[in-house]
Amino acid sequence: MVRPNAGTKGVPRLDRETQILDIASEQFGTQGFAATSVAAIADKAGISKPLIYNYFGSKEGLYEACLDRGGALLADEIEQIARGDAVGIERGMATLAGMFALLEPQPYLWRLFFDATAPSTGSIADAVALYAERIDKLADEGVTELMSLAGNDDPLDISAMTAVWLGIVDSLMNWWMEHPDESAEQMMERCLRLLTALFGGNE
Amino acid sequence: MVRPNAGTKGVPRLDRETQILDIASEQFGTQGFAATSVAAIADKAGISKPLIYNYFGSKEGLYEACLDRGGALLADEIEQIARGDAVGIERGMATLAGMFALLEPQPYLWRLFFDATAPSTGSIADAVALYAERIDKLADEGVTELMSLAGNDDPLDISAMTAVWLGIVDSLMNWWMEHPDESAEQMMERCLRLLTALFGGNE
DNA sequence: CTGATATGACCTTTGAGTAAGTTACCACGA
DNA sequence: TCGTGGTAACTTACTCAAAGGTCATATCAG
Repeated sequence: MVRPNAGTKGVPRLDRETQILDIASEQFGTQGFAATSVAAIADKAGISKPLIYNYFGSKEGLYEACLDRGGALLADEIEQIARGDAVGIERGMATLAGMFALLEPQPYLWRLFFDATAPSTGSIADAVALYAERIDKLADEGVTELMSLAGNDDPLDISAMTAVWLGIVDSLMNWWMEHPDESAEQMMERCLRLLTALFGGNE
Repeated sequence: MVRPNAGTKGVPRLDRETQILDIASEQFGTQGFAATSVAAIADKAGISKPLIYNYFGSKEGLYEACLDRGGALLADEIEQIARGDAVGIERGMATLAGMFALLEPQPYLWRLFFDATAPSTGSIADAVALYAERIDKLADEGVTELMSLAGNDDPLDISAMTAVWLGIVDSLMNWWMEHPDESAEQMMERCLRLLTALFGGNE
């Protein structure tokens, strides 16, 4: 029986995996885990579903691979910034600048780690927790510094402030996704203006 | 043939609808639209799936009913606060206070209008848009005021700042959901402390 | 010819939605 | 007071479609 589409297309496994991860990350990041189907990813990649299963084992395996690639990127970047000497709001701004630069082509990567529709148990949850905690820990560290400058060391206050900070980053990434023409630099300048407006117009 | 569980249980339709809406709102609000199954709602309510379909027509109809009930509540509250004379950060805080008071028993209601897994077309999208735009418009109005105090009237800046503001509210609601013992008043005091820390510790 | 790349056609599970029937309540006439 | 019929409340047992996952097989490069 003739199958006109079967047989290798000459794409090495690593290249194909990279391509699949690119597409999957975008889909997962923009639509969420639950709303993304493996068949849709296969379609976009111009390949068939079984190839994805062959390479990644399962939908969860694929998501995990996306997490590993994106999480290392994100966490490494933030950790490097944390090693700098900026403190308080300064450090927040430096972090933002780094994130914008890093995520310029793909702001949706950020969403991978804050997707409510991803499984909350099993190995995905572990992987998410791993990176989310790394990010969270650094955020917490920065916030703790900021708060201690203001003489506040209440753990719940710090926890809430950290949540707010991550929420701010999250909303900026979402806004960016809706305004894809903005460059990382423009985003950063915008953030500085917003900060000025906040501190200048009041108090 | 005997069906031990069939037949009315003597619960009037309105009562049952209210009960279903309570449970559905909580499920949709905490798990998201896609991850919530009608069967699970029926289970929690101690009734069968068809009764829900009988009353609400479809999963989307049920979600829409949740939106209508919750959206009216939220938008009315924010609109009322907007009629007050607070301006800038003050207005933001007044809004927060109102939201905390209103959502004390059910912070997850807020999530209904910002659920990425809800259908983005059809009547649900319309209903979401209706309320989300009402909320958004008021947020935009407040932010525009705040920004103009600082001499900034760039539309994109205002748009981004509005997104950030809504993101802050969002993250506070999420944090609240993870700390259900906090009262509305405690939440508000906490927010004031965070604000103080932000303005006191820097600049 | 062997192994890597690749696929069509299937199986299976899950969850939305429905058809058809069962039971309890209640108004009303005798 | 006692049927009795109509309606509202409610369920079991299904259908159907979508999506995760698998199997056997086909093609091509070296």
